[in-house]
Amino acid sequence: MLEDRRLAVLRAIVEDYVSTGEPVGSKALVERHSLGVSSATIRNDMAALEEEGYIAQPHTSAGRVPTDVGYRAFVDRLSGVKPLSPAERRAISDFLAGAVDLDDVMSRSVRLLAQLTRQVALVQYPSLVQATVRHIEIVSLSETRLLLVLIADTGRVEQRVIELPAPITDEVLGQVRTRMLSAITGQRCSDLAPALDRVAEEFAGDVQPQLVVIIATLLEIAVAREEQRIVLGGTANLARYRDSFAANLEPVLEALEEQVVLLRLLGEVSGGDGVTVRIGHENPVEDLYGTSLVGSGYGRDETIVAGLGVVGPTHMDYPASMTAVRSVAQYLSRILSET
Amino acid sequence: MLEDRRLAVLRAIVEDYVSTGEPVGSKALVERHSLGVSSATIRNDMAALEEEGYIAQPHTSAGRVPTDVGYRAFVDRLSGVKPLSPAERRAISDFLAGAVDLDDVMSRSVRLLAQLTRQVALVQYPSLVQATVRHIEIVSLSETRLLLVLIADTGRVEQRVIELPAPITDEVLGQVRTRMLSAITGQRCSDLAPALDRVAEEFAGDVQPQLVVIIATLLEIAVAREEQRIVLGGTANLARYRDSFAANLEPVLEALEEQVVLLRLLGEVSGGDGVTVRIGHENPVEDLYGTSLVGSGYGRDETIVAGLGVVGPTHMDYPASMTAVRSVAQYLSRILSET
DNA sequence: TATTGGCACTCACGGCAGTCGAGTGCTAGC
DNA sequence: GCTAGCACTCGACTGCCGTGAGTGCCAATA
Repeated sequence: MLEDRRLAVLRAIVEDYVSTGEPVGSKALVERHSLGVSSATIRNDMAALEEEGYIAQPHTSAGRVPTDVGYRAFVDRLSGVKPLSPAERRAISDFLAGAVDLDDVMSRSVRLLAQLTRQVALVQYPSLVQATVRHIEIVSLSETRLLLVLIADTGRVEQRVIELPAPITDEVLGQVRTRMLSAITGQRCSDLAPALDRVAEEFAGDVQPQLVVIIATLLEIAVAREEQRIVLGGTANLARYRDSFAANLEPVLEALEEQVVLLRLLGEVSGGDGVTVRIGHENPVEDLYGTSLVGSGYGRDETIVAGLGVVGPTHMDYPASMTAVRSVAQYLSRILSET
Repeated sequence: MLEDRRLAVLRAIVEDYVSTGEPVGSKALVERHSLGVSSATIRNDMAALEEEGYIAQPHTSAGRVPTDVGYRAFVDRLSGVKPLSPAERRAISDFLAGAVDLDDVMSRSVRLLAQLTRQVALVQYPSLVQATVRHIEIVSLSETRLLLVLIADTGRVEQRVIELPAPITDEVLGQVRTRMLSAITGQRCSDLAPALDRVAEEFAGDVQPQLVVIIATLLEIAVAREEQRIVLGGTANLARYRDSFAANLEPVLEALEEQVVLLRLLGEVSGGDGVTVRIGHENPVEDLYGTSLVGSGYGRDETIVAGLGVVGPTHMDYPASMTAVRSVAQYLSRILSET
């Protein structure tokens, strides 16, 4: 019973602080919420909550502010699922339905997510690791220049122009292409090396140097460059919370410009089941200790292939962000599975 | 003679204000610069400069700050060419030399520019309009799904997966591919329609619906999507000038997220000869009235194909920014022309 | 005529004291 | 276990004043 009320108080504090941005006091709390007890009682509860580390005071005579631990408890035990309004639901499907190709899907998703949550949105391109090869194409551009194209069943297309150490005839190239095509179509992108090496063995020694380059490049675009691209959107939303970040908007923006950092962030949240939240210091990156990340994996046919999420101040509206992230991830998964 | 000194005073004011960020007074001016006259004389000159609109006072008892007009005069008549240091020169060529493909060149350029100028950098992908077709590839993915790839001589590769209204045999497709290839290789991307239509006429009526889709898509990726991509980098640098933008970092960031806006900006500066500067209210976009744009076109074999530039506060170091922009544009042009 | 030294004036800024009020902890009583 | 009441704390705001950087103007000067 008592425990129940304390949690209710914590929830009320989080909600009020998120909406007003100012430390919340005991009196304001009983006025805005029907807790059924007086402010003095609330004060006792607040003292207990502070003792346990859920909330803190910026200074002695101020109201309380949730700590990272407090937000964590809120997210884990208190925040109900906030269903999408029909309008939002419509907006999502309409917005994503019009996409013409994968690039378009990605950029639309990131804009959508940024708009729904009013936060910074991240969307990672579908990884090739879990994907299979649908097609490869080898195009001769000149005697020693080739274009290699690899198409995955996720709809992702990777290409690279390479320079050969020596010329190769169109005839041989055609054979190479045909053999490789039948050898790796349908194979996992992460596991092409053996099949390609077997193909190479079938050819004469004088084209081996060229084949080495071709195979190395194919493996590179299939594996090494996997999931490296992340689209970012809604950076302007960070500026709205300027005062939340004290004087330090800069390191946050800097961190968000580092691909490596973004990959780490999304890697952490895309593994888990459903929506994952990293609050404040739970983040793997020091520059983002003042922010929270709400993320989710998304996939195709039950297999998670990449991640997406939003980054915002720790006092964000978690239920809303989580719902938006979950929904966009679901729609994105559906679109990927359909194509 | 008098005119000369007044201009020298203006230059000194701009330089001091840029480096300190604070309104500059007559006394500080004679101390920091050897102008050979007393502060009283400077005051007279400043009054005249203010009368003519080059400088302004934030409030009565403060120093002077350059106006947009003042910066304009500074840029047009006063700023000498600031040569690159050998170290910077090395940094540029080293940095850009390692690029493996066009995407890589673009992202390296934008990072380089942001780092050199400590501003927000923009780099536009080379336009296909001026470019010629080096190769096209048509790949059958399933009975009614095709992948179209178009490679321009700028190194840019565009691709699109399309759905056909009816199946088409691999044999016919091979013929279509061969004919189209010979018809448009070497042609201007902006001018493919007649040649493609002629190819279509050679084929039987029952594949016309499929050809219509193929041709429409080819034209779309060759022309309609031309120069739409712009890479942005160094946004964090804006946060360093937080106080310059009063409370309004947000609209600036928002404007910089709009592709349309960026295209307009770069369109304006890439046409001119050499480096172009847009100061404050000279900008075509209201949200950017507090910023300046230093931009330049870059090209390949004397033809300008796209633009690049930096955006920063009006009190930026124009000579440095102009030099950096010019140099990166030159290196980029050289790289494009070499490949 | 252009320059200069001098002087009175303006006004943002920082420090200081005083007031206000939101918020707290504690205690006695229901 | 809850509540009412009270004393206390301390940030935010206000008004006041001295300081100093900066200005405009004027008379004197080369």
